[in-house]
Amino acid sequence: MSVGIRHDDLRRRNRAMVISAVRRAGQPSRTEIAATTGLSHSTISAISSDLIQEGILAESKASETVSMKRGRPQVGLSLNPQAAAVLAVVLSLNFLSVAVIDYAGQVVAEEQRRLDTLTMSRDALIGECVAIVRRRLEDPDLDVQSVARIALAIQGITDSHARAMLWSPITPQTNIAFADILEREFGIPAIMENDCNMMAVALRWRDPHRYRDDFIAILLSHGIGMGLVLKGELFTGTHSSGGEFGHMIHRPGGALCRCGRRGCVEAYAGNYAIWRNARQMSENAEPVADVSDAEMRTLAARARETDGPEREAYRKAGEALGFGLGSLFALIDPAPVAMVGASAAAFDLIEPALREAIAQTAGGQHSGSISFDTEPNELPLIREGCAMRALSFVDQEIFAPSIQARAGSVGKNVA
Amino acid sequence: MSVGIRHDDLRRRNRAMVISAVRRAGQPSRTEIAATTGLSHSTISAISSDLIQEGILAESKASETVSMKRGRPQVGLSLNPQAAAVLAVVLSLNFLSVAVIDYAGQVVAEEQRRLDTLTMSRDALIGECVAIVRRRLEDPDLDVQSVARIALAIQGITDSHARAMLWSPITPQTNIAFADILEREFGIPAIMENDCNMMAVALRWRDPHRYRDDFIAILLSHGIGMGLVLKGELFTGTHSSGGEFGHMIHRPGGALCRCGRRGCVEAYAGNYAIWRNARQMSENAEPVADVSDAEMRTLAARARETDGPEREAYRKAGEALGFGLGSLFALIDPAPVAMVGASAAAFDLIEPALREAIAQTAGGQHSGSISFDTEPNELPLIREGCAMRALSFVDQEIFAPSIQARAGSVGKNVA
DNA sequence: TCCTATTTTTTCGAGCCTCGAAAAAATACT
DNA sequence: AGTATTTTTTCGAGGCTCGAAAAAATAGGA
Repeated sequence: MSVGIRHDDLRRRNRAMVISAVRRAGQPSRTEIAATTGLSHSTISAISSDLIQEGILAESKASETVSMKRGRPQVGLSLNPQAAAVLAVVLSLNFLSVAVIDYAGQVVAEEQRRLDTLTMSRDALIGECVAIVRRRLEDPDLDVQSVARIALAIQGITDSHARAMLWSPITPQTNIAFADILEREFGIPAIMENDCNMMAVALRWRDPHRYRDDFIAILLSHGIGMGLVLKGELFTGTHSSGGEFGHMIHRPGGALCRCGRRGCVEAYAGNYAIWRNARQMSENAEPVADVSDAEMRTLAARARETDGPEREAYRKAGEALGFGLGSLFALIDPAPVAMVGASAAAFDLIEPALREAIAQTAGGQHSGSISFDTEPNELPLIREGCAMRALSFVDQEIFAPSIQARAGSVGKNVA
Repeated sequence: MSVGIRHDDLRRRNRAMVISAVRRAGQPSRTEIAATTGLSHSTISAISSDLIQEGILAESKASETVSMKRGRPQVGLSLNPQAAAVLAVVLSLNFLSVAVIDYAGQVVAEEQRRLDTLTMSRDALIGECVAIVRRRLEDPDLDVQSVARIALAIQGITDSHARAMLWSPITPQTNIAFADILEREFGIPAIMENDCNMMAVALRWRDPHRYRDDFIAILLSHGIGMGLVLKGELFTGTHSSGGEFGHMIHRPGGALCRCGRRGCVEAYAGNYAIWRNARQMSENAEPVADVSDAEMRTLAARARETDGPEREAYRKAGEALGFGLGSLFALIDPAPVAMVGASAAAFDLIEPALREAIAQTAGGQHSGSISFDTEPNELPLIREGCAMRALSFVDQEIFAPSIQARAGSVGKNVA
């Protein structure tokens, strides 16, 4: 079960702590690190001196901000961009993108590609992913030695070990062990992550003030996804990648959902559901495979114009999301929410009914104080989350390795 | 934020680890502890020698089990019952109980008392609690010096710091800071816990095999409560004591709930709801204050006898619980469930509809494999949970104190 | 009964790690 | 140029865990 702390672990953990303090703060001085970690100046001095010698950190003179103070000026520590690199691969509907990110978190190269994911064969899909990664790795500008990790995000359900996609709405294929495939192909540790979880990770890095310990990222897209952070940690359910907010039951026996069941939140709030309601089709009508963003924008525009079926469709979406959030809040208490994805641009149409619904639930007691952010563009968020997740792995598993891990088994993912 | 590991913490943590290994295993030998903690024999030897000298642990010769082995026989280590004592106070509807528990977890004294909690004044309620604790502390058989912690459990909502009851169905009073009151009165650190959470804690100790890392304890009583353990830790929401499963929305705008809202799970599955449906009253009828266990037994008996409104009432309860669990499972993935409380004795009437409902949800995909345990008697569970929680505090905060804590502020609760 | 094999527990020195205090370094102010 | 101030490094002390070896305690066999 719980394991004691060995003496070697001590240095390891404190190294990891220093690295993560630098990653969070950007250019902290040794004194600042000592303050945030609670360790003594001597310890920080020793550890950072090691890390600099190993090329993981670098001193960056220009602290510039407070150089008006008396005394010896602080020396900023920063991540050495060349210490390592990671690849962030995002596979979404009809779209594949890869980015090379340096150790400091800057994108140094990227490539994007349109594919027809819904009709591609299994081998073609895998082949495209492998090929795009290979092209980046073969880039002569890139020091391949330094690529330490590949993180791949996909919409859908992943297994609990972050190895495989189990099911995804973007392809009829199931059970593709992308992480294992890439790892075997390139000999670089890889992980497979759920896109909404990566959105949540990214939000935490982007705005740690607002998205600190507990918050919710909801993807409003063809389907409804969620990334949930509780107590500062990504919550991924106990078996799968969890957090299937879109498939909480809104109305038992209600509208037909893409998953084949009835009454899920998604069956009212997913793009296909809004589209179906806007056209006044039956709730039992088979969900369509895809609705273009342009078409959704047209629906939203018409909903804003006249009080017709389009507006009612958005109202129903808001109601479903509101009751779903209300039930969620009953379990975890209210937390900040980020609405991400194309339909977040129509949040003005969704919000009134959402707030009205949430106010009728136990979790929504203080529904006025619950705040919603919107971010229509999910792709950069997902990529950013992938990158940070991969970099965290490098921070902890490679640059602050335990004794056993130093022997080095590829593919242990604990990040 | 995250704090580095100071050198002093090392011993502290490993001490705590040894104590907790002994509490879990009962009578482990030093060798067994070394194996489970991963620490070296020398370290375990040093730490346990300290703990024995301090009177926290004791050697208990009779290992008896494997004395047929060659070699030096193992010496079992056990908790010294006299090392400390804790008080577990359980306040429930019309009932107040207190138990004194020794450090090894055995009940050494107890007292129970009937009160009319629904009509008592605030002062009377507080007075009774203080008085019953005082009587136990004044027991001449008890070494008062050794009482290290009081844990008080109550049905209802507690604040996130485990200090106060915010709201409870057993009394019209609100916002009673029981923990602070007892702490001030007796100078002993106290905590205030939610009853369902304590049930979950107790289940984990009772059957660690079944209730390990993720499981759900549901209290089927006048209201519906839940204790949720995720990743081996009690999940208590972000603000309040969380986990208001009973107030997830089952049917938007549906039956009137005791909380004043509509369509909560409890409004279909709480005793008052079953009673209301069994009498074929309107779903809008005001919930009654209390239904006796005897009356519920009569309802259940009649439901088993004939297919009338009683059976239908239990069916509706099962349906509500099933859809609620389904939504919960969509978020956290399926986990073992324990049904606790008087109505768990009628689980045979609830289960069919529950399973049917859960099978219609995303979380219930493998609904056949979800297993339910029943435990009609919640009181012993709650008390046991209180005791273990208080003892864990003693283990960690008193017998493995950090340097700062050794200066000793009363009332920091981290257990 | 005594000796040997076996297993558990303790002892002891080595090696790290963190800490506090003091020294050194680097700047602003006068 | 000297002083005050702040940051960073240095250095010895004290603790902790570890591995190896010794000590302790038993069962089995001659």
